Amino acid sequence: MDTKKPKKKHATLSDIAESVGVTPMTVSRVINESGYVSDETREKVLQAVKEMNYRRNGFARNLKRQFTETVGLVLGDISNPYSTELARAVRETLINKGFNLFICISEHSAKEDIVAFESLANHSVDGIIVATRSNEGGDKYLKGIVESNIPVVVIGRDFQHEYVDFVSPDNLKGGFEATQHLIDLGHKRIGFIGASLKGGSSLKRLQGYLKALKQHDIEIDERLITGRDEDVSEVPGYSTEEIGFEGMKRLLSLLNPPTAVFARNDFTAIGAMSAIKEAGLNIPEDIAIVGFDDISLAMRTSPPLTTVRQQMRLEGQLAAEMLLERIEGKEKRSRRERILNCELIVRESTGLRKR
Amino acid sequence: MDTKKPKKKHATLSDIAESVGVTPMTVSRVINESGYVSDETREKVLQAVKEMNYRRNGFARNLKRQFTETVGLVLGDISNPYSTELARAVRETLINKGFNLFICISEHSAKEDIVAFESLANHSVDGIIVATRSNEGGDKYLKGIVESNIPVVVIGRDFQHEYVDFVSPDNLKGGFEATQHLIDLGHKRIGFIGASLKGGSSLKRLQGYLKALKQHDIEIDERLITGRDEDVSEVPGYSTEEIGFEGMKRLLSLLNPPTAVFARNDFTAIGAMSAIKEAGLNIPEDIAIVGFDDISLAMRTSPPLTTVRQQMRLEGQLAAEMLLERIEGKEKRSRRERILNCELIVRESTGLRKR
DNA sequence: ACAAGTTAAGTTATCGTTAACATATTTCAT
DNA sequence: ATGAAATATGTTAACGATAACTTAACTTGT
Repeated sequence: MDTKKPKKKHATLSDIAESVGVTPMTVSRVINESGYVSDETREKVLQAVKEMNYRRNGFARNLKRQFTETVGLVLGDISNPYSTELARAVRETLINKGFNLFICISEHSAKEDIVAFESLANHSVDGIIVATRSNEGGDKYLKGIVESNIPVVVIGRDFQHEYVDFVSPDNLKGGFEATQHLIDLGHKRIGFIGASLKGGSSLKRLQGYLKALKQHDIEIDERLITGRDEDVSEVPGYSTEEIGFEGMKRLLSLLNPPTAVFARNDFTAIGAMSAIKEAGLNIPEDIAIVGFDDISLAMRTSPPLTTVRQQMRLEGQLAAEMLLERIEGKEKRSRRERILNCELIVRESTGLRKR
Repeated sequence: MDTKKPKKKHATLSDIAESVGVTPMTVSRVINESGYVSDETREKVLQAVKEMNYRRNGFARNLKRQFTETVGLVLGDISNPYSTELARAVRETLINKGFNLFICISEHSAKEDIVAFESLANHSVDGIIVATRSNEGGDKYLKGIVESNIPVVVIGRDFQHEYVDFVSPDNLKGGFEATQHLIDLGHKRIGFIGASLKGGSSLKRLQGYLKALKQHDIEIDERLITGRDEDVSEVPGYSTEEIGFEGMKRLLSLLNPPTAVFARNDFTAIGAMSAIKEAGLNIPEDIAIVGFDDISLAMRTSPPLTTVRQQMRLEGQLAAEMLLERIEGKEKRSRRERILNCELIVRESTGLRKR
């Protein structure tokens, strides 16, 4: 004669209601602190809720309410401070408005992008912020999401759609200014480390680099541009420091190595610095170096790293705000774009070099 | 006479069904590729699905199915490679089993811990992995979650519960071995940077440090132990490099500064190295230093950092596996614990020092 | 030519919660 | 004391999808 506890995992409103001797609706009122309930009843219900470890079923609730106050953020990876700061800013902004954030990681894979989108859509998030690298499969799926009326904002990546807002650092200008700075210091042979052909932020930075060289009539030497077609940084376990380290080694092995390098981001720069030191050369005397991002570590490298600071926090904040506006707005607004300025932070890794 | 499109945001199964002239059930069969559907009908349905941008409602679906194939991971923060690697490993393991991962960040706040738990529970995740620092409010709430039958696994933090599995690196032993290594090199005055009184991994590392000193009859000098009661690292924007930098400066200002330091983690160590160099001292000649974690950067610092490697990937993998077993298992298993070994990685930051 | 299997749908009930409305009781101001 | 307002609860009908069952037409082997 065992008790009749079948396989039911969680207690439901009805279970509570039954045990107390009221309607599920009354229990619901107690739980949600809405409507009128007598103190006595409330007391009994709360008691039962505690005893039976009741937890309301979000699905049923949200199915009825038609919104979740939750937003999804899809990141390519979280192993760099850029993503981290972004996520933090997004989260803070959302929390202030009573929204929650779920983060999904796609590891820069188109397939996983789709899985993430799908999963978020399945959980009926109220909106999605996408900060992964653009790719065909993912974008196609994303388009479907947008068209099924889920608000979407993209950060630092291509995605043209009438109803999708866009925030991005000015990677092109940042790359331009970093290179310009090196040119101003008198450098003529300037390397680029970490080029990627895929349409990410690093491509824009490379374009900025090329633009600066052209503008100063410096001939572009392809041997000075390192990167990988199959970007190995996307394979977990292969860090961007590695890219910087190996890229720099390759540049150093040239007959006529560069006197300065611009790295796609700070970690890459740190890897490159490591290679320079290993070769017994000095920074910035033998080789000057500029990074990108201004991660908190940048001021603690030796020598401290000249880099391009981007406004990661502002970026995240704006994206979150735009998304919330879309979520709350009844009317479809047309696309808005925000390109945020970057700022060159000059430290000792580029030193002062006389012409 | 406008068309009858009220405020409905998404098309539903019934909408599709109606437009095609079949039952919702038939549409469901097409969508889920289950049961028999004629090619002709399937064709028409798929057509309508595309035209109307249908997206199935996850709530309704999961409400019926009673599971979501989604797991939540709650992290204190994501701004360190430890969390990052952990998340990555957890995710990989889950993905292989067809599960999805939602990550929530609590910024080391008890309140936000609760928000994260609540939010995950509301979305009816099938299980939760918790890797935040232990705290009273959060733990109480977590207990409720466990008792409402949601499987939970904790990583590297206290939480005693009959049905909650536990995975952790052996922080105590790691701290012990790091300190022991410095003692073996002949150091007598060894500092500790980044102590925290709250029950986190750093506390265990500190205990390991103290144990090693005691075992070698080295007197414990409290002035050599730096940290903060109010751990400012928990305030966003205040990085652990900062803690290392400031902690080291404080140690250097002592009348009799240490000849070696053990930092709570690698970033703290990097901050400390920066302070040492700024003071014009050499590593390891003047001050030797050991970190903890073996982040990928550790081998690229100058000099390369001696550190304690922990098996972050294995940790994440085990946690995910344990959770999946609980999710899939019908029977309640009793608590399992796995303490993972750490490995001392000796690099140049501790050098070779003669007695 | 007919039982048994296959294919292609439809019907019903339900997951757990809550909005909207309905009912009943109490309070209280005039 | 009497109607209006406040309080306390119940009833009904969804939200959208699907498991389980039923119906009916169409194959097919012997």
